[in-house]
Amino acid sequence: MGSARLGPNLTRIAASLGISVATVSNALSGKGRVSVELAERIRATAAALGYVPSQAGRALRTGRSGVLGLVLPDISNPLFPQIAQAIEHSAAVAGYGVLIADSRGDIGMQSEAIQRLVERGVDGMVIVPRRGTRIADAGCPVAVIDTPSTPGNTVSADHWQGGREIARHLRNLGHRKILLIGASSASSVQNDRIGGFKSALDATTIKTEVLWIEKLEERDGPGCLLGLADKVQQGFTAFAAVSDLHALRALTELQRAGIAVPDSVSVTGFDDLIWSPVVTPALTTIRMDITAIAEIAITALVSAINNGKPIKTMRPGDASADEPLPGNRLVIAEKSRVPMQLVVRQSSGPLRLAKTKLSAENS
Amino acid sequence: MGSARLGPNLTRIAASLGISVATVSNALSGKGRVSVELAERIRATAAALGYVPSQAGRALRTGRSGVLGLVLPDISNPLFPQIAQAIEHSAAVAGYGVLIADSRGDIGMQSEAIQRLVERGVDGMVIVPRRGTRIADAGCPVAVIDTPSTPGNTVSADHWQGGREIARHLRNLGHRKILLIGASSASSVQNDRIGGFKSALDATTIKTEVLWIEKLEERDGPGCLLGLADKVQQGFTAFAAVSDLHALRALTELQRAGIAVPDSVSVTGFDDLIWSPVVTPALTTIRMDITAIAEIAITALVSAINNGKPIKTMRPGDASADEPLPGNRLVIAEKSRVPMQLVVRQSSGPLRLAKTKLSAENS
DNA sequence: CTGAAAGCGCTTACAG
DNA sequence: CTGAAAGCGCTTACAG
Repeated sequence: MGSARLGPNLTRIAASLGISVATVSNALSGKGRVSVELAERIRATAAALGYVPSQAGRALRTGRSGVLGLVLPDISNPLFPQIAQAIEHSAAVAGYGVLIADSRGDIGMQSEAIQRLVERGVDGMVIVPRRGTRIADAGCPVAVIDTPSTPGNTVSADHWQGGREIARHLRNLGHRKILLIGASSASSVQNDRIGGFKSALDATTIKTEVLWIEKLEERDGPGCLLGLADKVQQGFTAFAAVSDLHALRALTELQRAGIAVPDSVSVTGFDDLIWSPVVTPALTTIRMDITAIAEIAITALVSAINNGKPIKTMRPGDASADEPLPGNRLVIAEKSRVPMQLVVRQSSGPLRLAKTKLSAENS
Repeated sequence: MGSARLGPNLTRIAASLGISVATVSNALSGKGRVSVELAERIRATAAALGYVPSQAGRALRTGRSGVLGLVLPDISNPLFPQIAQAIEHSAAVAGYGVLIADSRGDIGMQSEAIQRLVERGVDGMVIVPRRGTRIADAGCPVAVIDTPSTPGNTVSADHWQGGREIARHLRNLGHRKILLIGASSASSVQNDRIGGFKSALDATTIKTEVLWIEKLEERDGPGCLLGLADKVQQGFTAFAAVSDLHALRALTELQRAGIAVPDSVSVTGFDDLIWSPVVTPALTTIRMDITAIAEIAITALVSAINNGKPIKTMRPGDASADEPLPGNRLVIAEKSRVPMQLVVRQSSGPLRLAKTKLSAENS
């Protein structure tokens, strides 16, 4: 590959040693059908010549591109880059390249993005679906990273458990009236987090309420205030957002209103986004183990690729090896829930009853 | 490609119509050497059969993979995803796939990342270098996105001009003592922004000072306070960070100290990161035209790929067409500076002399 | 306007 | 242990 090949190919190496390409190929791929000394000489020559194997040749012959696709609903959203990074790393370790396909926030474009990947011949793909995506027609092994409540097998953080962790944390700090802040009531991730949160609390002793930002913004426009000062007046002492993004919004709105965090009220987030440790006060949040998630997704994908009738064979009469693969396969073996981890920082603190009014002490 | 090919190939289409593969190929690639009616029938058959061309076959024959590489120092840093998204989009429009290579913040890994891309046979690559990266050895066309002060031709936002815009904005609001906040004094992007900022101001009437977070953190640990309340006491009325990330850190630290923004002091950032419009007060910032930057990079890359001895030819005796390409080429024709745009929001406001002391009014 | 043939670089099953 | 040969799917230059 590479526009007009520069380096040598197997034939050149073979010629320069006066041997056959088959032997060179065998030596370089370490199949062990070559004497140790010759293999050594071959490797040395290849290195000296700066040999880089042609992926195109290999792909055409083996029917495998060595490339995985990563389908993301919107890379520019703060959580996805971390996923992309972890996937790229796991894939590289497993010897795969990663082709990205971003649907830029547009749900309809996800199918197109998947199609582009298929046309590029990916061996499999990791999909982070947006609600409403049909993943039916990929025609290759697919690993889905989503929430456990998505139908079918997925790997994901255990958002429900994460919600429980935060809820317990706030309960143990003494909070009894907690506002949950979500962006979109159609998001299953957010609903899982909220569901877990509520499930950890005894509704008779602790009151919770959910504020959906989308509804507010429909009325008041994007970037509008969330009316948290009013909520403080109503006695809410903790604000648990389903994302650090919204936690940050809550934090600054409260601060701007002169309400001290965590002295008067507590704020918590989700995801441990990049700025969360450095804002003041630093955000208490829940971190997902993205490395583990990526590992599970890639491992499942790779083993599906390898099991699905491996390399083509090319002898007449052994067509059995070329049976068509089952088109689309969700390859995560079981619904995998990777635990989330509570990260306690300064934005959450013990309830102080005397201070639930507007106040503006300096720390 | 795709582990074990499922769909039909040109041969199958040709057979089903009783014609030759050459004709099918010509019809499908629209080279126009086929009668209109036959071409139509061929396209219909291809569609009916669900034909997807094999990238591997095409790549092997043409010497072109149709894939570009994107080398990023750290995808999980908030600005890079936007770049990745824009590059992916421009590349897709131009008919290219994008393989990502992330060096996860480790400068040394960048060369490895580039090497991985070369091994995958990319036709060219876009590199966003980290200071200290040598881009010498890619062996294929390379477009560099960086700052104009980088040696060699690059495409980038005009960080210097962006700095000037912010400086003028603050000057026009009446600020006369401004603290610039940077992370790393080795970053040429940050230095360009700061240089531009200072260049727009008359140093005799407006005092500026640069605070480098890295130095503070060396002493006080990561996430430490920036001591901005002290700076306010010293008479600084505006805090201009070289990134929204640091602006956010400044904003929350000031708010936490009971200093109202923008009533008492102004805060500005850079980059218009995703949360900047929704914090309270929303951040005044500078936005780069990432779409334009990506467009320039991809256009340059694609034309370099096409000019660098296009498709291989295969007749004996015309070896001239296979002249090796000049190994590594920086393909941006001239140092391109894409203007940045000021986005005025609520975090900056007119200087109010009476209020530069600690205060905590509610809005 | 259409077709036959070559060959990109590789890997594999088989023969020696 | 080593080699000769086939063939993955495509595109191109040439012949008809």
